[in-house]
Amino acid sequence: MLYDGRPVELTAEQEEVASMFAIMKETDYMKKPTFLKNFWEGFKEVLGRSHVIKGLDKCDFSPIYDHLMAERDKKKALTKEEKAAIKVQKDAAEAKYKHALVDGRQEQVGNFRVEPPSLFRGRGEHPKMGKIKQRVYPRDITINIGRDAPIPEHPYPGQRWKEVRHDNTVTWLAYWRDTVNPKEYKYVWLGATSSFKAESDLLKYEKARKLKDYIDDIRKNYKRDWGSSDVRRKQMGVAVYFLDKLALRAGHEKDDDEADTVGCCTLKVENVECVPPNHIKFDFLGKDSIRYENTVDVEVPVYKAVEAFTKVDARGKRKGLRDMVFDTFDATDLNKELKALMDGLSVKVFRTYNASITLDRLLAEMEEAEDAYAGKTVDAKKADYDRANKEVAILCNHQRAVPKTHETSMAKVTEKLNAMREEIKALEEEHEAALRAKGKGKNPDAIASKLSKKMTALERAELQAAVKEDLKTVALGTSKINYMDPRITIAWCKRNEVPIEKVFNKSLLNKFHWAMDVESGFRF
DNA sequence: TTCCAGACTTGGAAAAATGTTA
DNA sequence: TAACATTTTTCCAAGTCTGGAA
Repeated sequence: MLYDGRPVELTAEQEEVASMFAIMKETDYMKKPTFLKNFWEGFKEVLGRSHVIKGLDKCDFSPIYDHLMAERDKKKALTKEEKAAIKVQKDAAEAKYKHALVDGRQEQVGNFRVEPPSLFRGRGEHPKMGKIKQRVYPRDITINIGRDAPIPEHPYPGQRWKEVRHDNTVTWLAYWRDTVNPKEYKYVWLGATSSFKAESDLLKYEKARKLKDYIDDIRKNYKRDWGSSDVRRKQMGVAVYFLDKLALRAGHEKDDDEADTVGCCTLKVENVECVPPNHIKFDFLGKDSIRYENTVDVEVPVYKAVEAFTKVDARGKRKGLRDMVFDTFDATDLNKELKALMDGLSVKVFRTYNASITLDRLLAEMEEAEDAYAGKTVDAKKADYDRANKEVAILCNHQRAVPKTHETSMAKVTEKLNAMREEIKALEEEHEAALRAKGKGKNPDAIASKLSKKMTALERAELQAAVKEDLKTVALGTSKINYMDPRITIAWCKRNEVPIEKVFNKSLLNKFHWAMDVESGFRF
């Protein structure tokens, strides 16, 4: 790399850290002062005290960047055969790490690779972004194996695993402490197809289904609490209403060394606005610093209550913008309270319940809206499914960044649509002409059939384009993977003769193997 | 009774794989 | 058959929640 225009020699260790930074050249992190500051602090330490490099502003990492790009291009330029050969080798080397023997069963391992050193990429305004995530060695890692299992080897002679445990009360295979957030642990788990994961998945959905039997009472309860003179009761009543209506996350307290995000219990005065006569406007950063923006109609008592909660606290002290709306309890308290309403109930169950029951309802409504629904084309039914999926994703606020190529690819699609419309116009004229010619020219019927084919194609393409535009900021995957009971989907497929592969990809088919034999009449 | 370590689920972005088109 | 678009997989960050120590 260059410093102040002159080449600088770096040790291998220094070069590794410089490369972590260089590779991020095109990312937005480069514009963030926190990122730059944290990186410089880490880099400075690696450079040592008397190093010629004295600051980031005179550093030029582009030689490293160019080199890394050249390597990437080289890899890309390999022939198909060379790439295939490399893949075979890689797969063979990894094969033995991909499975574990658990209680006599072969189970897939999820993440078998230790996270490599890198720069921490926190989301949103994370105070630790840019810090160096150190290399993790066997001496940092605790492994969990059967009492009689041989201790697995590792590639660092002279080192030992930090600890070898035989704990059959947990499902992790290994863990280490994160070097950026030393309070946190990184685990190696079994894959999504494993018995442990499948079992807890089923349990999760069964619990959410059970909420169905309790929800009427819970609603009665919280409505009563809106009128309570006990501020805590009243606040909890409103909070549970939000969970029920909006499927918000719990929102636990966060430290100053984390991004400032909130959930239901940590909503601040600045995050809610009461808009007369009965609207509440939510605007806050939730998990992953994804913005939640939603204006909802609420019952008048809720409106009045929230208005009061944003003004003064339980002791009558005036609140500021950064004070919490619910100042009388936190997420743990709320969960404790929920346990009293239903065994095993916690905040997140509302999200699962809400997502699943919404999917179930929407699909059923679509089926009921048309006679002979099952007779629709598979494509049309799949489009219906995706629409329902989209509503669930919006409910859960699963957003994604607009794909970088969206704008250009949309322009292309529009161009194509216009070309198709032109063609149709030309065909229509040709058809008219043929009709006028009365058998002397081309066969009008042939043109008509061509025309109708084109029209269908156009309709399809228009629908596709509309869907694409519609979904540019919505992520359907998360709800499919984590929130919608797969039995709803599978039963729907069975009822309507939609091949399940149309809706679930290979991974999801595997993940949800436990749900495959559900009967077609299943309702959530 | 509170605190927080520990374990597990959920989340979007990026990379890789696959499909489509020129 | 490369170039581009789309889908799938991987990565690892960021949540939730419980139980047991203090």
